[in-house]
Amino acid sequence: MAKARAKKELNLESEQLPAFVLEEPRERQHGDLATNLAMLLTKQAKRAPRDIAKIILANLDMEKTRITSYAIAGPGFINFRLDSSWLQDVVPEVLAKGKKYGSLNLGRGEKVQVEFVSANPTGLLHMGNARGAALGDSLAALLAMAGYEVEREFYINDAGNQIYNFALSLEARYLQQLGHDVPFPETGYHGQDLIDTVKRVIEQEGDKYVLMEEELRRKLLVRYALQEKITIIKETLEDFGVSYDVWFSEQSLHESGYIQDTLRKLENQGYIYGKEGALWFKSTLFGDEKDEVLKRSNGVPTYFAADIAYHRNKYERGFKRVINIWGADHHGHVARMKGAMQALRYDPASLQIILMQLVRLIQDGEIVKMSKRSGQYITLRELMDEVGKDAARFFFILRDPDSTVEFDLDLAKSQSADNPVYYVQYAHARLCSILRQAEEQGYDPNLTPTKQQLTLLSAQEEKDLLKKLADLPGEIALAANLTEPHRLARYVLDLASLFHTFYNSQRVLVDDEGLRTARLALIRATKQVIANVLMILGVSAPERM
RNA sequence: GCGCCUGUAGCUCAGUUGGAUAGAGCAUCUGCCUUCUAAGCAGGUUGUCGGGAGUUCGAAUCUCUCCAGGCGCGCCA
Repeated sequence: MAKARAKKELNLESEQLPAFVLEEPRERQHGDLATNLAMLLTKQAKRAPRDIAKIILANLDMEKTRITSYAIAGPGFINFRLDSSWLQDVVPEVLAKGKKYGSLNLGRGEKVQVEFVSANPTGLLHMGNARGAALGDSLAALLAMAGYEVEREFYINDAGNQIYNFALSLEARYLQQLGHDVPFPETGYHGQDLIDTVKRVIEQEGDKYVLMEEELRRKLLVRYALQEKITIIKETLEDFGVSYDVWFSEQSLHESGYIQDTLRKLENQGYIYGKEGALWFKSTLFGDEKDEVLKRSNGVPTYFAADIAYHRNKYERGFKRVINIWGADHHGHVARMKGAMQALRYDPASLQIILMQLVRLIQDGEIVKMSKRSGQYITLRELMDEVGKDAARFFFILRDPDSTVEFDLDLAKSQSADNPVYYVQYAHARLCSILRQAEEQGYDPNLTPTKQQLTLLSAQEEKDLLKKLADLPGEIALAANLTEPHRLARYVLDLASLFHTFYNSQRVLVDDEGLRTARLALIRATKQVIANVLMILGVSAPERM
């Protein structure tokens, strides 16, 4: 009715209203809800947006709504203020749901796999891996919170050329340690760690590999070294707060014939051809710049072939959605990987690859080239020792994966006290402290406030805080849909800020019983929400600082 | 050369998919601890949103172009 009248007055012919939005304005002072409808109608109505807004408002029936006031503002926004009593309902809701507050059924239990880090097992984890670990783990936790059934997986690249080089390096070190004058391979791994490893081999097995046939000798040395390396990687990640559901071996794909089988499948579909003695995948059909070798002329499958088989295997394990976190240096691999999935009749859109820009290391004002072979890099372990797990994780999570991170360890050390993670943790500790204080003063902090008492939470600082608490489910939904966990880091910083503001302007432990009970409940709810978000981010929520 | 990413305050970075006066932290200046944790709060200062053009009522956001930086373009992984 109102719509029709307004339409007439504006001389609109079209039945269809433009796609306007009704949303919370960025600036709180503008009101609780705002719409851009009037500005969108300028073209159709051929009138100034503010005039249109007037007509819309004159025809709007606001009886029986929660709109308490409205205004036309700026270029033609219509702002509404709502009766805010509903905000207070968030407190009992948070307290009732506890750890589950913020969890959604967005994913409807769909199986999702997040594969991340998957670092070469020939060395230690470095800064780039740290970024991947922080991002992947919190993304997985975020998706789980949003209602997906999430599995974390680490793909172990324990096959291929690099392992061959690794084997040659180990072999040379082993023989050298036993006094044999053998040259070290040119493309070998120079780190001291390999020498230490072969020393342990010698301690346990002596020199019995010397006379062994070289292929077997290399195989045994590699097996020993890999097992050692992977154990270290696992422990390091555990200490970083990351634990995987599955550790998947590339070598197993070679041994089981799964790669061969996958190649045959591609061949049957007509996506493979032979050239110069090698087998090629027609990746140009899928937008790639050039075709890719799957099997070398020496008969050995490439890393790409193994990776196709690996991803096929993911789908065969029942994942509806597969997310990979790769370093930006693997960018060229994306199109052909998706193409290969399409060739195997999987929906390429269900394979999501998050490219993470590299972490550049700065030392003494200069960029340090990181390389495993040269043995020059800062490890995840060192990072944790220097700045701690929480600060390290928050540092990475706070940043968009698309931005290159410059990391200056000296700066990180000196500034670790300034890491915003402490701002959030401090808020949590402060909240805990208030609850402790309440008990010490003989109050029960766990009293359930009545609806009447909750209406006492009416100060501006309280409303802002309540609003933020109520935002969590929406934030989770948005962050999960966009697969952007860094949004939650921003959210929890905002929340901590609102709490600190509240804390400095309002007292919790007041004499008035009703107000005190309501505020204590607000404190508990705030504490819960901060803890829930920090849980997703893999950051601890300390009770004291 | 081609492809992808980035360029926002002195520094490190956000910016909810095109909205209102572009925001945080660090740095800096001024206030606030006899009351729940000052690792905090309140306020001040700081901007050609890399440059230019276009689309739009409206652009940091979309399009084009130029500039600068990063990464990739192997029968490596």
